[in-house]
Amino acid sequence: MDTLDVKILKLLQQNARVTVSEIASQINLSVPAVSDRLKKLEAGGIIDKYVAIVNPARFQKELTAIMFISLERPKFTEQFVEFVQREDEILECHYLAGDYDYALKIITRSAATLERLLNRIKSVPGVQKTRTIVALSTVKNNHSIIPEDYSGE
Amino acid sequence: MDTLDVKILKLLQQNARVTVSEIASQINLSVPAVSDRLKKLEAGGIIDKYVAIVNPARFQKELTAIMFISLERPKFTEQFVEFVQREDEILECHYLAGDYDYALKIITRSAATLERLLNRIKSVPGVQKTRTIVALSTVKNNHSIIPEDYSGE
DNA sequence: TCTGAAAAAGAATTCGG
DNA sequence: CCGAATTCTTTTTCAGA
Repeated sequence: MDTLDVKILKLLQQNARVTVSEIASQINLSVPAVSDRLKKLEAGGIIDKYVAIVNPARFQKELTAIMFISLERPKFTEQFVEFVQREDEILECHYLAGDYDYALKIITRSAATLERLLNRIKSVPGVQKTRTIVALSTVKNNHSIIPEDYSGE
Repeated sequence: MDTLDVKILKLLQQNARVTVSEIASQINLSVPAVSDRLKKLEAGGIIDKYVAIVNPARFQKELTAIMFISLERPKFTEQFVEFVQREDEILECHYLAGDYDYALKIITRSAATLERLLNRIKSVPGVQKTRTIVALSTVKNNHSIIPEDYSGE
């Protein structure tokens, strides 16, 4: 992992479909060298995956919300996690240290669909308390960490 | 926008670097047809971008946190937004309806680096109150909405 | 480990139907 | 939208630095 690898990662974060030869010319490296490095970045799990980001507005998904959940007991965890995985409107779920047990990031169509999701959530066994915070707009939305500029290793 | 477009989107969400011919064979459509559809999805802004997701753990970014911020007055907004854009450890920023004004999603190295970021945040003019919630683990992490299976338009 | 070139394979574009 | 031909791109290989 060096400066050149970081440059490759940054180019792929800007556009995951750039060709190897385009990367090569951008960073002044030969095509085989870039190809080798890219394979190592993929095989080594440095690059987790390549994702197409779909514009939520084009699917009338206009409402973003953060929802906090507290679960009654640890034994309900497995069932809750399965529920979360099933629900496409729940994009993220983080297990928390603190007052609530989970934080969900939700993108849905409207107040009405949020209400329906909330009702599904409340009917999952063990869900005790919820708190929903609605976002009015999104100021920044990076999907991946940005590797800091490298010098070591 | 129809069922086939949704299938194309889903394949690109699984792997944004799949080739058009691979998509074509997966959905039983000719290569030129897929190529045309893909161009329309891109040009129409349905696909926002293609992103390589970098594994945070491989860069020792082990700590995820949600931070709520309240700003003193609207006039500090612009400066705050610029700050947020500059800080690579702040991945998301949403403007809120409610108690706090903004929610940030933060991925950083450790408690020490979170502390330093918190201090930078607190020294942004207008930042009045913050509340930080640390995540212990991530249960689900989708980066894009999943289009519902289509029938109309 | 990289380069450069050449060969081979594969993918995308074009276009007639 | 299909299918075939053309063109472009990518990958692989390897000798040499």
